[in-house]
Amino acid sequence: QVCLNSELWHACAGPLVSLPPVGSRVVYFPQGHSEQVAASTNKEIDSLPSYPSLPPQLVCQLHNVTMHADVETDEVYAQMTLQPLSLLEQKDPYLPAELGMPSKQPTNYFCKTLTASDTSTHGGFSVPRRAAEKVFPPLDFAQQPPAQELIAKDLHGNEWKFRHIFRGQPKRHLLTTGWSVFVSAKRLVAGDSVLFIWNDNNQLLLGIRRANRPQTVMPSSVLSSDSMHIGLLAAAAHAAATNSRFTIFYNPRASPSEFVIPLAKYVKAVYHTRVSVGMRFRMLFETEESSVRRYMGTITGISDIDPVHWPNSHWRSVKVGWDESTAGQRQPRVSLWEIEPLTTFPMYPTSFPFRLKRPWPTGLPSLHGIPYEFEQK
Amino acid sequence: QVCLNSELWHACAGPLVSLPPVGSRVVYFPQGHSEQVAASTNKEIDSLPSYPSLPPQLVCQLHNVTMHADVETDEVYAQMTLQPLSLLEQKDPYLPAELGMPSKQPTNYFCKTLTASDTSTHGGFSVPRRAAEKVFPPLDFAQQPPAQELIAKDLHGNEWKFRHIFRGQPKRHLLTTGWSVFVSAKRLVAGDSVLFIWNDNNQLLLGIRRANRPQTVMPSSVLSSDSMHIGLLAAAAHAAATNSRFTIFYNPRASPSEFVIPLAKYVKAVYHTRVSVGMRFRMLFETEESSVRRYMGTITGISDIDPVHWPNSHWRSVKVGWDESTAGQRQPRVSLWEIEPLTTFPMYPTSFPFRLKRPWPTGLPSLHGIPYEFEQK
DNA sequence: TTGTCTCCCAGTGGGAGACAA
DNA sequence: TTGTCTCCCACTGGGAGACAA
Repeated sequence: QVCLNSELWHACAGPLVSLPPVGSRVVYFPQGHSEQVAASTNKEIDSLPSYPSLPPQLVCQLHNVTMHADVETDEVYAQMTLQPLSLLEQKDPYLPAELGMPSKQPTNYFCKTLTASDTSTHGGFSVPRRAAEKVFPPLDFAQQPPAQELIAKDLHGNEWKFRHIFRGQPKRHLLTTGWSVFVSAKRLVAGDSVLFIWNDNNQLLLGIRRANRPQTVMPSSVLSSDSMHIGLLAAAAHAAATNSRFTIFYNPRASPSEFVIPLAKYVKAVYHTRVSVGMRFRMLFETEESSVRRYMGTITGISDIDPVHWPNSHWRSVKVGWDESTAGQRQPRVSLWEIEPLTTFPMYPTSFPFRLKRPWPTGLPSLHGIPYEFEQK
Repeated sequence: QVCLNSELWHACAGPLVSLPPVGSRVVYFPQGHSEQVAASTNKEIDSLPSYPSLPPQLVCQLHNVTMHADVETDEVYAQMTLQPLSLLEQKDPYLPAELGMPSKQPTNYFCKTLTASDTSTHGGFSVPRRAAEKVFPPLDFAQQPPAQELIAKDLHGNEWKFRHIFRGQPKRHLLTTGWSVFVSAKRLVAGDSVLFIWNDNNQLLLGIRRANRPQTVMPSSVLSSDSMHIGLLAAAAHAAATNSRFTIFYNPRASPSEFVIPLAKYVKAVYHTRVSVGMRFRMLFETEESSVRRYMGTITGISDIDPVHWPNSHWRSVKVGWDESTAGQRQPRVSLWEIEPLTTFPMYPTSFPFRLKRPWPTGLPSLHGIPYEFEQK
């Protein structure tokens, strides 16, 4: 089920999620993929076979990205077709598209977390005043009370009709007829969020974001979670060995971290940024209201998260402590490309030079011709 | 979610499904497992890597079998832990338990396919007269009208209360209060079946069997179907290479055929039964009313279903034609252990001799010391 | 014997303003 | 400004027998 509307997909995915452009080069992390599967199947990984032939990261070309929404839950996910690249291809100069990072959050939208009243069987949905005025078409205030019919398209292209009325004492915007049908069809409960977008084609789009209900995730009865983990590793290993394409699903709201990273972002973070224990950093997080804020922390260590299976991996290689102890939320380990160190020693001008293809003496670390002595192992 | 009630599980699984006993030796077919995943993900297999190290069948010890029911759909499935056996262990004599084939269908039960009236919002469930008299506790006909409260446990152990009443002109058995709650909670529609069992502990059990709605099967957004297929193969190959345990799910109503077969049944069908093109055979199928009937057919060929990936596999090696052309239902290819050839040349007495362990010159084909010239390659 | 219909009326729940946080 | 309550009454749908396949 392909989701046709990119704006709506990105709005549901959240402000921090951006999909690398088709054709660009990315770095794929089997460990991160594995974390997503573990989160989705709600099952820890027991003992898995090692795949010594599979490196902890794979530089790939991203051949295809399609945006989808789960038919049952409307959960957004992306399907990506990746092809591991030869060392030579990894060292090709960047295309312009690989450096720009488009963030496609729509501007004319609002997101509201549903209250108990919004989801109760008595009555409809209370629309925040600014939201209604900004996102919905203007009401005809000559009518008494002012009202109109709204038609909104969900992620699957299905249309939902709502009566939008401005009434009550004091006056407020409400969605009445049609609202409860939507709530029960999507099985929304208080705490879930809905998201209305008014797009450039004067269409109203309607997405949902469910509250985190980690217990709801059901173990698949199709394949054991062990086989799923092995499958992901074997599929990547096979693709790496044969330089053939493989397909992955990225579920931005289930996955603890993105595991397909633009090559440029990875290289900049790993080879062009110096970090050390004790260094202060900032990191972006999504707020409840679907905007972003920065949290501060201190680097407390740099080491392999899994020295046995994945030695010398940069995945979550940075141990951190967070300033605000409200945590438990924020992971104790992050990857270099997720953080902004507060004191950096820029080793190159911030605007990357476009370089001509030429042979390099060795693999990825020399991607930009950085002298070895400046690189971190 | 473990299903506690074995009778109910078997009743829901159907009369043809029998799980091999724990501790027994079984033959596992990756191809059959693959078919189940294909059926569950509703996706054909594209191109998969070959696993030359993985034979088309694996003789395993069945260490554990647990019966489950999907939390969302109540679909029954079994989890099995298998361990590939060494050649020597494969040749051990049979344990008594490996020869008996227990079929655990309960006797005191009924299964009814729901009508439009049964699932409509107006009124309850019409209980077939014989079914009510056989399975439900007797009503007190002194009351007018006779009525009682029934409490039935579903696959998850949840209890459902129903008012059972005998009324109307002409008189009939009905379930009223409580029925519609059950229908909407389980999201039953006309065409689905319900199944009531009165067990030996005087408990009423309640299972459901959904009508085949193959389009409903959603593609998982957790892992690509390719990775799932690779995962199943890689997990089996890894287990075979290291003689370690692996876990599979068997979904009797989703899977086209059983893919974990008792070793004795496999050996008897493959090495002790002679089949040839033109031979007539019978095969068991489940009827709409959850009983069994035999269909007749003729063997039209014997060949590998997939000579590239699985040469010399016995999985669906028999091409057949069916007498009743109502088919499209019945597969054009079956495996030897699924059919009863009508003219057999018994090569051994029907009761298997228990043999002592002793060394054999070669692998599985000599399992029972059958001279080579009698064996089919 | 049992599937569907219609009738009856109790209770659910949409839709309104009141009210208070 | 907006979350919750209560009130009102239309309509849904449980539960009964009628009726026909």
